[in-house]
Order: sequence, then C-alpha cells, then structure tokens
Amino acid sequence: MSKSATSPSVHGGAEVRDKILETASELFYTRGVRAVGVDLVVEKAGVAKTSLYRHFGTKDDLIAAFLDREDQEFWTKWDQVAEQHAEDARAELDAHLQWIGERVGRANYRGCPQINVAAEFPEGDHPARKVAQAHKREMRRRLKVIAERLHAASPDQLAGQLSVLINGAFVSSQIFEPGEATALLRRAADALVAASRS
Amino acid sequence: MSKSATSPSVHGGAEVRDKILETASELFYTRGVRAVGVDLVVEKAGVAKTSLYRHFGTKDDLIAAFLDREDQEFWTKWDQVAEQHAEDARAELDAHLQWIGERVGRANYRGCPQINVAAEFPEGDHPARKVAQAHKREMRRRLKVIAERLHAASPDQLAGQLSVLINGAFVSSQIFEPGEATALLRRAADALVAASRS
DNA sequence: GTAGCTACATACAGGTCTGTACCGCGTCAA
DNA sequence: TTGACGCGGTACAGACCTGTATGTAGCTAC
Repeated sequence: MSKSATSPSVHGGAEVRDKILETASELFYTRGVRAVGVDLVVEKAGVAKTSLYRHFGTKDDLIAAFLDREDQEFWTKWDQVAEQHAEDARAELDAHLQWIGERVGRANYRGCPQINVAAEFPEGDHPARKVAQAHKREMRRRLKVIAERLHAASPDQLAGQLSVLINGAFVSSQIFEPGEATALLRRAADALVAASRS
Repeated sequence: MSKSATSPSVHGGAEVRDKILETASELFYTRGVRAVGVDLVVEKAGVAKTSLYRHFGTKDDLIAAFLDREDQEFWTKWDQVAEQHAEDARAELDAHLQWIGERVGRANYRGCPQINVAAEFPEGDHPARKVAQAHKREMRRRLKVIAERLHAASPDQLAGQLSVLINGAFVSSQIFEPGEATALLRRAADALVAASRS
C-alpha cells in the first residue's frame, strides 16, 4: 500500500524531497547555481528550509543531486533513442545527433548543466565536479562503443572527436542560426566517421 | 619623457588601472567571477577600493573589461599565427588548431573565459554576455574567411563546424588524455575540410 | 602658493548568503 | 494514549557581498 521507501517514508514518502529537487533543478539551470539562494528554492518549492537541509545536508549536496538528476534524465533519453536503433550503429549515432541538435536549438536552452556547473565551480574537489566529470567520461565511453560497431580504425579517437563535437554544440547555441544545429552536427559526424575508416 | 596618456595621466598614468585589471583577470579566470569579491581583487592588487571603482564604475563593468582583455589577447595570438601562414589557408588552420590544442591541454587550463562567464550569468542583458557573444561570432567569421580560401562548397557551414569543434575543445579538457588534444583536433579538421569539398 | 587630481586607507551602510535553533502541528506506529 | 518523526514557519547568527563616505598624502599645473 505504502511506497515502501527505506528511510524517510512517513507522511507521503519522499514527495517533499522530489519537490525540492525539481524546483532547485529548474532554478539552477535557468538562473545559474550561484545566483540562486536556498531561500528562493524553499519559497518556490513551498517547503520549509529545515526540510531542504534535512534531505540534502548542504547546498553543495543539493547541487550534486541536481547534476545527478540531469545526468539520469540525459542517459534515459539516450537509452530510449539507442533502443530504436539497436541493429544499426550509424543510424543510432544520427538519431542521437538529431535530438541533441534539437535540444540545443530550443529557445530556452541554456547549455549543458554539467559544463555550466563546472564553469561556476573551478575547485576540483567540489562534489558537483565529480558528477560532471563522470558524465563527460560516460559520454566518450558510449561513443566509443558506437565507434567500435562502426569498425573505426581508432574507435577511441573517433569517440573523442564526436565528444568534442557534441560538447561544442552544447556551448555554441549562440552562434547557430535557427534550426541549423542538427544538419550541421550530422554532416560533421558524417565526415568524421568516413575519415575514421581510412 | 612622460607616458603621454590621454585622460588619467597624472601620477604614473594608467598603471593602477592595468594592475587592477591584470589581477582581476587572473582571479576571475582561476576561481570564477562570482566567487571573487572586489575586496579580494583590491587586496591582491595592492590598491585602494576607491581606485577600483573610479576606473571601473561597477563590478559588472570590471567583468566586461576582463572579457575584453581576454578577447584582445586571444585575437592577438590568432593574428600572430595567421601572419605566418598568409599564403596557405590550410597551414593556417592547422597552426591555429595546434596552439589552441596546446592551450587546452595545459595543466592549469580552466576553459574559455567567454564561455565560463556566459555560464555564470545566464541573463541576456549582462554587459559581459555581449562581449562573449561578439567573441564567438568573430570566431565563426574568421573561420569562414579561411573556409572560403579553402574553396569549401559551403564556407559558412564549414566555419560553423570548425567553430563547434573549437568550442568543444575549450570545454572538453577533462576528457582528453595528456597531449591528445592537438592531434585529435587537427585530424577532425582534416576530415571536415575534406568533406567540405565534395 | 594654491587648486585640482589621483591614490591610499578605513569605516560603514544595506543587503544577501548559508546554515542552525526553536516552536507548534499533524500523522503514523506501538 | 503516547512517543517519534517529518514538516512548516520564524528568527537568527555569522559571514560575505557591492558600493559609498570620509579623510589624508603626494603630484602637477597655473
């Protein structure tokens, strides 16, 4: 009957935690992490400040949880697309660049959360930077698998090139003409894949 | 005998202003703009706070001046390299990717200042964002000139692809192996240039 | 000399930030 | 019924932030 959660399972379960994280994620992403104080998060979420600190200990932990959430959302989307092209690595890569290009081209797109937070917190020991670094390495790892399926001469190099291309798209939305990103990315990937076979 | 400067030329000229801007630039770049207060800039520069506010009205103006300085430094380097390959566009592009790759691979590299500041200040009306946007457009413009000299079928598209590649390199230092960036960039550019001629 | 400018030094106003303390309320389990 | 716990609400501590006010010293030009 109940949610059968483990630790904070009285009342309605972890609804308060989810509400805080959801609100914080939107605010952090649209306004920047340092620009958003916990008081604003608490107010917009309609919860008590004590609840925020009970669930997340520190603001830094909340930031890390925000990046974790974005990370999971990103790979969920990735997996959905990958499943539809399980037999054709070339089509899978194209499909990824398609949705990434569309996402980058949206009007309210504000860049990759991982990159943005890494830019806001240059200190290497910040908990959020670990999440960001793991995210970027995971991207290259997945692209390497695709590169291997494409029989690239050097899968790791092609994966690196595609990683740079995708990361570049994340931070280049300002220079794209409307609707330009997808075609530009796919043609660039075409060229990189073709060259990787020589 | 004197420096013959124009407006603030009493005492030692604009030395104080330069000292402030130089100190602020290093602090802003290594620690992040929002993480550095004007008190710290003043202390490290060894000047009075009133001097900072006399030369730069607001902290936002100081940030914009910081990005302007970085912008000028970047294009100065660019022009130096371009001069050495005035007759050969292919060699010029290669040389640019060479020094950019080396810069990205340095141990204390913390990304492109323009991208970092844009990530720290998502509001579109911030004075520093105008500088950052102009910087990115200027890069694409210069790359388009190179693409035209390379007789690309669509110079603007090739310039866009190369822009994405370079911007990607700026934010991907975490995923590069030591010394990997230059070769990866140059081979990727090879592939893009080759494909642009078909 | 004297006025005008720049610079240094210090203090402070007014606001914001993170994180904690304390209180009362409602709900669940025993 | 009673105790434990999550939750909302408020107040607050302590630190930090930007920007200004005030006063003093030194240099230049008239």
